[in-house]
Amino acid sequence: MNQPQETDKLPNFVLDVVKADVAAGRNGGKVMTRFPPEPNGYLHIGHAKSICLNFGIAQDIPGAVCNLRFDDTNPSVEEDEFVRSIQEDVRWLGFDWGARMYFASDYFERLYAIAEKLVREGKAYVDSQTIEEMRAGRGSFHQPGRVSPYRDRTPDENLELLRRMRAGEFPDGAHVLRAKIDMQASNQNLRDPVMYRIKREHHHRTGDAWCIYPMYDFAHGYSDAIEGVTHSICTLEFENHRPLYDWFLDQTPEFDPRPRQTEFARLNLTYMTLSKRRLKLLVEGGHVKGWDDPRMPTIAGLRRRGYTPEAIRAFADRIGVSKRNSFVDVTLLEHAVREDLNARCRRVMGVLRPLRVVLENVPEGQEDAFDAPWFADDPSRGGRSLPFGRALFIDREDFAEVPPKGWFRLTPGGEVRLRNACIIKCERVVKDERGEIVELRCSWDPDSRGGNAKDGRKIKGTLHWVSEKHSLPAEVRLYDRLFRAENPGEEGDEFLGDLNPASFEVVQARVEPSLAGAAPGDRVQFERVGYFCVDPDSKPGALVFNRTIGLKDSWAKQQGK
RNA sequence: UCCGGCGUCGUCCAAUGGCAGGACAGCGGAUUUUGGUUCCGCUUAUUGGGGUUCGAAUCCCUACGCCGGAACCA
Repeated sequence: MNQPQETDKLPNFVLDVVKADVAAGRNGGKVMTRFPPEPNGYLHIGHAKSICLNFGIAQDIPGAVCNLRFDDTNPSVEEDEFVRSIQEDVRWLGFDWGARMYFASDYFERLYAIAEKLVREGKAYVDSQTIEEMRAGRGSFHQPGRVSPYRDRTPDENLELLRRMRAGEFPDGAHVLRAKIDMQASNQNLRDPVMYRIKREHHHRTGDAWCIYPMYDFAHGYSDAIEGVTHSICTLEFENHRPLYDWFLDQTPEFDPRPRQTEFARLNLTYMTLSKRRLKLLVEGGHVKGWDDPRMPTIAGLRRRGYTPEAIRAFADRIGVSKRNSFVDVTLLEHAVREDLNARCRRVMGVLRPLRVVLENVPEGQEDAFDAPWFADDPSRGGRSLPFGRALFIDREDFAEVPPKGWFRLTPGGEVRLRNACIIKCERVVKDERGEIVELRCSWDPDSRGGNAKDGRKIKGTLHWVSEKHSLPAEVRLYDRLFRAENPGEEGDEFLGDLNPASFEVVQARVEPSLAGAAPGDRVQFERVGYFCVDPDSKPGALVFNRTIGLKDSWAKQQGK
């Protein structure tokens, strides 16, 4: 996984910035990046873009490294379960942070010491206004802010108050520590931002050791600096925070290297939502079965769905990195996974909606078998034997009593080839009293063993099939896009109204016996149908498959027009 | 309306003053015992206006459009 160039990676401006810094000899040529998730949810495909960027730079630049740092400065929303899942997901994606797993909370003591230093130097003060007063005092886009009546407290006074804040002498919200910058600044982030707030919450790592917690803007840059990060890469919404990031670091010239922030555009994908808040709503509202529901854009969901790390990395490499707000077409992701699965998945047969076929010219009890390769275009990769007999199953979709124009599957009186087996002809359609087709009576051509007719007649259609007697029952979960709208919730906040009611369907399928030992995580192609992955719910004798992605289907496309 | 950012095929990304190119999508064709794969071909773009230059997607001015910003969130 340490191959830097496993796909054609696009050039990107962030890598260019890093390379230029190396060339200029900044930081002595040292490069350190970091992936800094807040452990308040599961990682999704958008995070994968950031992970591939940050860890990718570390792989592309000799000697560079990338840290994993949990940005856990807000105990009200952060949990250990997320810390665990984030590690699992980054590792699964194929990246390694070595021994460099850190927590912002590891730095609480040092951050606090920096805060005291700023107080002593008169660069920070304790404000005792209410939230409302502070908000009003901060002004607006058009109005400059007003200074707080507490802004002129002496360093000694501030230091004492800060220490008492830490000691727990004040109720939540009674005071905050603010940086003393510029209430007139046109960038509102510079209007005396809050550095610490009082918050009596149990922290997932520090427990009840603290009742004051640092804010992002104060904590993040210093966490970078403490670790020796050189390039702090984040998304566009932090662009307005960069002057503040720099201001804090300017107050502490002792840090070397001094990290610099570079922003890039976060990922948006059609027919998906990548908002943490919305993903949480989907999980908590029961609209999906959990963070790892195969319809979720989470790494855990994609993994369970059957996506491979290679496919996700190839996708990340191909969408590139820029500062433009973009909406990537989900077909690009789907293409990446098909491309990878096409190369690696054995071809097997599974009948999703079984229709019984009886071959009347095969004697009862007679069995036969056909050899079939795992990969038709490369028989050296091995194969298996397919049992065959009088009763078979084909897919209901592959028979039409009244075929549409262009149909070359089975019809009454018509012939098709059974994949890797022989040619059959439909002699008769058996229906129940309601007129539903229950069975097809067919005959096979004994001179077509292997699939080609001895007399040379051409057979256009080839169907997948399984033997009734030897096939295995399997639950197959058919997943489709979670949303039917290209941009869910585009109008207002009604994204739940755009849920695709057909995003999940379960069918009782029959699969070929070679799948008896299939284990969770195994991936196969059901020929003519799609790529499937064995679900963790699967057990021997009770197989469960998830549809990762269907095969491209030009017949369906043609019918849709 | 203030601050910051961004405008290149339908979508995403290149081209860093010198022939606007790739991928996906779409369309057409060839091959095919998967209506899959593979292969070949085609369509389509520099937001508008001015300027600098032998030459501008690229530099300058201007207009317009889109995104982000007024948590004791990150």
